[in-house]
Amino acid sequence: MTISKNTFTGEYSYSLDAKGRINIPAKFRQSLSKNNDNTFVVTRGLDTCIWVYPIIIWQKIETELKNLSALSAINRSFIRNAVRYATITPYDKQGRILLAPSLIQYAKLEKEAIIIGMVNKIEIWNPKTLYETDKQNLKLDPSTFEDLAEKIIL
Amino acid sequence: MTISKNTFTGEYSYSLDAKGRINIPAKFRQSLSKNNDNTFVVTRGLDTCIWVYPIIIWQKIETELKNLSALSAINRSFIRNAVRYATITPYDKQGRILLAPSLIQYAKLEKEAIIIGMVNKIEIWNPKTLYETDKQNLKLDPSTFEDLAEKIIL
DNA sequence: TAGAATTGTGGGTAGCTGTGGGTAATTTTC
DNA sequence: GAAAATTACCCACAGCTACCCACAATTCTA
Repeated sequence: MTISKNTFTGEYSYSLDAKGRINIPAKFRQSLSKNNDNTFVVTRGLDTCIWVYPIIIWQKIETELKNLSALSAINRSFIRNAVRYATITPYDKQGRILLAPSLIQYAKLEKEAIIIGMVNKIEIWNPKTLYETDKQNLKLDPSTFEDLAEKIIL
Repeated sequence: MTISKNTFTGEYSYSLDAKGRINIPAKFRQSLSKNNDNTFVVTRGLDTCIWVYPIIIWQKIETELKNLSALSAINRSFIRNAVRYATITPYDKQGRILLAPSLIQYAKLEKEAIIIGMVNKIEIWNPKTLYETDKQNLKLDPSTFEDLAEKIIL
């Protein structure tokens, strides 16, 4: 295996079942390094979608959060909002993770869901919402894209 | 086992019973390392909520406090609030801890309570108070928030 | 190309979880 | 020292979750 671990690319269509479970594409699971213990961390995305991290990546976030002093009100609020919606979720024998009802509601998920590899994390979208968001983003200032493009060599 | 112990994430809705007992989510109890002896330390939070620490973590905080300068007003206030009201509380067979009436009063707790994992500690809130605090925090300096987000969230 | 293995999806069930209440032991009060 | 109040511990139970199995469709392999 030459492709680097804990890295996800590609777009897939999967279905959310009646119990709120959704399958993580086999390719993504195989990309996980072993110290992830078959476990993801699921949380709210900044867009109207769900973010899924390998737990190893998430633990880096956790340690940084632990180092923030609780004496500052801003820090407390930041930690609260970063962690509040995060759930540690191992996947079952069939490769599915369980999504909490509040997350499903937040991302407006219905039966059909699009799963997208976003390099170091995974996004789960309602197809309609994804389509709408794409349309919106086309209207954003294109120069921002260019700035990013200069920073990150594709 | 790669999943870190004594670390809490997620938000849960639980109820405070007539005797002042409240359940600690099973996931949180399972996250406790064994040397915690099924025991938490419960105290006043710096916000209008109750803080719950694994006893192991609390002991570290205590030693750090001893090294803090007693000169700073905020340190004095923290010591006064957090340490003075700290109670060692084992949970019962059903996983509940008993909250002292003064703590319940301080956090303005009623029957319904929100429990939030804050990485190295747990917060217990009255839903209304939490909502109000969230609203207040939006008014805090947003640039600090963004700085933190860029540093920590991937 | 045919068989074998893997993948995605659905559903059943044993055991656990959250919640309420009861009773014996302990402490407090007069 | 006895009665009252409080506390600690135990039991019960409905609802839910984690885990298991099944199976069709797809992909892999020889």
